[in-house]
Amino acid sequence: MLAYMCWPTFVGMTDTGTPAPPRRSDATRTAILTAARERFAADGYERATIRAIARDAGIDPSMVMRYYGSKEGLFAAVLDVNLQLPAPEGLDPRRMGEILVGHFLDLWEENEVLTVMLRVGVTNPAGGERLRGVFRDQLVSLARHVCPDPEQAPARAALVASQILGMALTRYILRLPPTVALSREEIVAWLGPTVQRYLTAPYPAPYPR
Amino acid sequence: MLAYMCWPTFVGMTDTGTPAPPRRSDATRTAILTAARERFAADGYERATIRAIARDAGIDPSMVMRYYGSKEGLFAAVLDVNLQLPAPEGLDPRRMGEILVGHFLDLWEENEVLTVMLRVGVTNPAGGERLRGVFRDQLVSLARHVCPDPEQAPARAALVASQILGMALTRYILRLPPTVALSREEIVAWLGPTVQRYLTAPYPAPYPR
DNA sequence: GGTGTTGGCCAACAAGCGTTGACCAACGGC
DNA sequence: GCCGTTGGTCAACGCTTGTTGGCCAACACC
Repeated sequence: MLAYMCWPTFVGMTDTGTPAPPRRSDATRTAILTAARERFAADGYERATIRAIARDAGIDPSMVMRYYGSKEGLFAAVLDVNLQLPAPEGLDPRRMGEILVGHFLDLWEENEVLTVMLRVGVTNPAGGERLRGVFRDQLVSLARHVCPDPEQAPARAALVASQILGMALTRYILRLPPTVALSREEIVAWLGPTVQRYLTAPYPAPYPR
Repeated sequence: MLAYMCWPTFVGMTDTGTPAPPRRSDATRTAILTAARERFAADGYERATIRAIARDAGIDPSMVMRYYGSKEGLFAAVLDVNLQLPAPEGLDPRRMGEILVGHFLDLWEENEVLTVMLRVGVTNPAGGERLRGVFRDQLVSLARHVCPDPEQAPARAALVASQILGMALTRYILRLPPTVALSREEIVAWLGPTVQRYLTAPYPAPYPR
């Protein structure tokens, strides 16, 4: 019924050098994880019920509890991925905006996990914290390598996040029709210079009110 | 306990020329509406329970049902506001980005309703539809008056929405600390030119991949 | 071939939800 | 001063949720 493409990481599993041996239940574990990812992405945390996830995976709800402990454990397992931002070294800093926008579009298209993170981060405190963590650890440190004054890195990263998350919000969550209709190339052409400016343009003198 | 500052619009009330006469229960009605707005803004639709709203308003949950019919009716009453975008006539089209960003910041600061709409629109289908409607009716028609080719208005409005909603998301929903730390003037100075470009700059030739 | 372990289902639990209807107290017109 | 109307509380219903423990079948090992 479902395709099992990756080995899940089990909650509470201590990493003992050798990865855990394959088990007969791996297919079920992965089916649960896949169904959970889809449900969380589509419905958010509260409306994605364990019963619905189990139904999608074709097994009993109690199996979810046995393999992932609780609904929160399952959610943590779904979010257990790290998005690979490009290392800033070796990239043309003048095309950083363009590169970053393209990379984020790829991430969003290929992986439902980011949709989960954003949709859940809006209503669920744990999801929000996770989103803040990703922002803090990845985007700020990237900005620190690119922008002129490292002290401005958090503010510049925040501006970049506002544009990139805003595009993700309108395109993948709210699905505003004109936003969905934009091609990848158009988005890169419009947003790339914006992100580039947020990263490297001189800090503007605020407008007088 | 709570301040009642405005008269609520009652669900199902048909507008018969003269506004409905004041009733003894108006204070309670408004208290419910205020508490509901705060709860919906803070917790989203599913986690904001009628019982919690009633507790905040200091009355019994059944009163909420009596006055607003159902949870969805209450939610509709909370969203029953129309945000007043500036009429494009008489405004300097070259400063439109700056004006628009400032106006949206004002709207967001003064009114929790937009927070409700965004937070609920992410998980609740009805909220999402409402958000799409506001976008379609207000932002696109504004873009039509400002941008060079009216046919491009939806795409340009979508880009503007991505930046403005993204700022709202990171500042008022996710509360990324560096975003919250930005002053109103900094935000206008950074985002104003972006929005201006999305509205009036010539449509760019997409980057080759 | 018996036996312990694993994978899975079933039925039920307590809690919380939106919602309902019966009931009581205070007000207002005659 | 009476009585219909209004504002409000209380207790309960039916349902869904996350979660639990008992039970059965299939496998693995000696």
